[in-house]
Amino acid sequence: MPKHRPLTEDALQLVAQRFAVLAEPMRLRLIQALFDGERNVTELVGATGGTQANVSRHLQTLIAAHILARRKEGLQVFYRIADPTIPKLCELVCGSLGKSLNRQAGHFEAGR
Amino acid sequence: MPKHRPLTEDALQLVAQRFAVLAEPMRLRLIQALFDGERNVTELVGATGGTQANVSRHLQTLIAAHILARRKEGLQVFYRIADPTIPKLCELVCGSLGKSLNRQAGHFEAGR
DNA sequence: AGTTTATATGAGCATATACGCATATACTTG
DNA sequence: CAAGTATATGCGTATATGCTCATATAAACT
Repeated sequence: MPKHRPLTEDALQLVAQRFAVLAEPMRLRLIQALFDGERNVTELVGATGGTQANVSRHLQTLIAAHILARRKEGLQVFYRIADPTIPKLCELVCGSLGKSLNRQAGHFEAGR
Repeated sequence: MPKHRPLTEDALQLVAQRFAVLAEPMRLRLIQALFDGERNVTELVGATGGTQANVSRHLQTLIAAHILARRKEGLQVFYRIADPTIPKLCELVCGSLGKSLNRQAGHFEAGR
């Protein structure tokens, strides 16, 4: 079962780096758009509403982090989620955020 | 709570913000130092090797994110982990990182 | 009262990075 | 070969944020 051994300095850097990759809304949009399966860049540009250049940049970042994988097919490049822990990560954060939001909402609701 | 529905723009911002809080090595060190239980600021300064000012700043960030909670006792302030999903988050990321980097180094098995 | 101890914060600096623009590269087709 | 399409990238700028120094605040004690 889970043992919480202390991380070395290098490991801490890597963990922080990984969280940093997930700390951008555009990259989360891309990940979300890939939950249903692989898509090419043009589709992702349409799905996220970003510019082609910006989407491509963020995709490279996600590739470098080994979160996504790519498959080239002619002119198009299809991206897909490569790290199976990503959906679980998002679930965990969303759940925890929901609780936090409920707490905060309580401050703004009159009788609650 | 919602399962896998697409997140709104506001929700994406919040999720990204939460990941951003976890994307700093010093904050991860603080969280790690609190896995065993609550500690005051001076202890955390010693455990992390940071300056008092910097440690205090990061603690405020973690409090604002509802990741930590604080308890005042005389002159001292004791911090503890308030969000139970934090350990699971770290486990997930460490596991995923460990798999992809296993042969490179023993970074993730400091005790072995 | 003042002093000491523990913690928080304002100001300034330095670095990191996301975005837009333009261009480059890679592949297909005529 | 040239032209068109899909994707990647170099560069400049603007914003964000972490760090240090110094000071502020708070509580206990004399």
